[in-house]
Amino acid sequence: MPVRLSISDLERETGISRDTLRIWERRYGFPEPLRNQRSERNYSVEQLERLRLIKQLLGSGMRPGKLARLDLQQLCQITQQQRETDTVPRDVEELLQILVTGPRYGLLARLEALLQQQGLRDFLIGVLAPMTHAVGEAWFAGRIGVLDEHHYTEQVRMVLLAALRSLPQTPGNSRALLTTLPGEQHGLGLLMATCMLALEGVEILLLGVQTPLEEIVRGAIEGECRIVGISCSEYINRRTVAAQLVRLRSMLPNTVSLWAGGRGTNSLPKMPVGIKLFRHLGEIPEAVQQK
Amino acid sequence: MPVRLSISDLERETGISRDTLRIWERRYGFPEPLRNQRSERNYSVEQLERLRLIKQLLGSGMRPGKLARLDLQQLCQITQQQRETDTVPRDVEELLQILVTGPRYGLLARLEALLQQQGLRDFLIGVLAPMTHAVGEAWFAGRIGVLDEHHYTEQVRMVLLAALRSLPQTPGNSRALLTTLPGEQHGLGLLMATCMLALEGVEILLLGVQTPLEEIVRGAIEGECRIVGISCSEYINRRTVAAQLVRLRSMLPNTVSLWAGGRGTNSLPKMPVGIKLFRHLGEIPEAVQQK
DNA sequence: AATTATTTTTGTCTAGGACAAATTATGCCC
DNA sequence: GGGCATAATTTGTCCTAGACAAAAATAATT
Repeated sequence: MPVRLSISDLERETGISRDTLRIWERRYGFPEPLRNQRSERNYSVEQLERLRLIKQLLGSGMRPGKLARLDLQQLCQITQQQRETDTVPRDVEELLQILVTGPRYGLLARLEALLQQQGLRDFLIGVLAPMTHAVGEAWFAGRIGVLDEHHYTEQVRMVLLAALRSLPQTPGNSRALLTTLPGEQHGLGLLMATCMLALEGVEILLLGVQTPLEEIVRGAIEGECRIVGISCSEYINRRTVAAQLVRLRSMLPNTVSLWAGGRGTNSLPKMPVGIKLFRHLGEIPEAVQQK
Repeated sequence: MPVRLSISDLERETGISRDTLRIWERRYGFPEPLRNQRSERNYSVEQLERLRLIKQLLGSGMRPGKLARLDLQQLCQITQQQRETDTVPRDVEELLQILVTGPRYGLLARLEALLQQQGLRDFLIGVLAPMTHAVGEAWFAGRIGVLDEHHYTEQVRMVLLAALRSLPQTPGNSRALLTTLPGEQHGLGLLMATCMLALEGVEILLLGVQTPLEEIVRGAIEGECRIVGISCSEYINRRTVAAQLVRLRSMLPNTVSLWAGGRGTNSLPKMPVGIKLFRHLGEIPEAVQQK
């Protein structure tokens, strides 16, 4: 019995809203689903795959009108062309291998070994950042499951929180509040940014994911933070991110700097002054020095 | 300038779909938004608050048709009735005080002191479990904000993950996979249960929150886990929890035990055999011994 | 080559209808 | 009064099809 997916399933799996799915069908003829007795849309797994690829390519600036007309093969081809451009470090290659083939308990050990060997800073920039991106991609492409992604996330969290605790806290320095925007569930980028800031001696108020804007403002004021840091993954709508950042900026006092980073901030529309975007973890130390 | 929210904002903030929001408006007259020039819905923060309360009460079996007709005051009243007046330990009292009045950085220190003093087991049962519940309630009652709750969560996470790592891992023992059901975002109960199991020498495969059922099954089989542990907070619909647990049971091999705990499992409808419910963290060691 | 204006593309919002699944109310028998 | 089948109501999700502004691409102008 072939698996069939409802429009909600597709929305959840691809992150493309049902409104958008319906209008793509109307305009481009894809994805054109079967209908059940109730004349509700009924998608195939192949259509899901195609949409996943399309979603990914959308992120790098291609237009849906073009992409919807391509078949699976053509989409794979373009995707591979894109992938060839970014080289995956050897360490990442190896970690991905462990993640896929197991043993499950080997991952933590390997992560810690790499951390010991390279030091926190290089570990973050050279291993975790590319690895986290690779894991996200592999999940999206269906090469690994949610299970593997969750496992990776937990192991990294364990390693980073341990590292964070072992860093000396030097009160008196400037303070930073760190969180993600409402709707953003991914917390690894946040944790990485937190470590980078902590390495620079910044005192951290870490809030986890999805803090309402009003509460971010309250936290920054009450905690006398000079920096508010927002982490944005690539899996969230750019426009939403932009709008929320602008709104947050307008709510924060001028004495507080607003910093945003992560792949979700890469191809962001023009940002007003007062919002500093980071394209790379490596830019953080410099920014802290300048303050 | 008063803050106004679009229907997408409301969907994101409350977790109630736009379709549902629109049809509630049509049927019950709430939430009735203003309109902008484009005749798009425009909600107030007060309406958001009301919807948040409604969403919570829906979880404990009340009907939207009734709730939508109540105003903010009445909703608060019902909420308070739901809450039983249980005695709060002195340590919890003190921690709550720190959480409310600050200093923010005092919380971690106090938590660690209590852990040192009482040992992990008593700390979990006597401090963290009641404290976590108290924090949830305080948030619900509006006595503390999301900010404070997030801060508490992160500090506890830090303490517990550190404690977890320092426990001796004894391979060869039975293994347990731990996670929450899709839709359940609260991970502290999960972490506490994890610690309890680790204290008994059980090898842990910790997956974080919201793992799809199929992936839980895959993880249990691939990882050769004899126990699958599910943590359910009180803030999720009981019926959904029950249905998902039953489905998960039917998907798991008979050799795997299914354990579920947390306040969300307390007043659960009749459960079939093969699902063990835990009303208290303290029951975990015993259950492990019996296996 | 750099701006500016125009056209096309795209996503989100709207309205109101339909229908099955879940829940509650009703009638009936023991 | 309690248990149980049946009818009525409640509720969420899906449907179509149209509208429109913001973003992006293209053309025209300086």
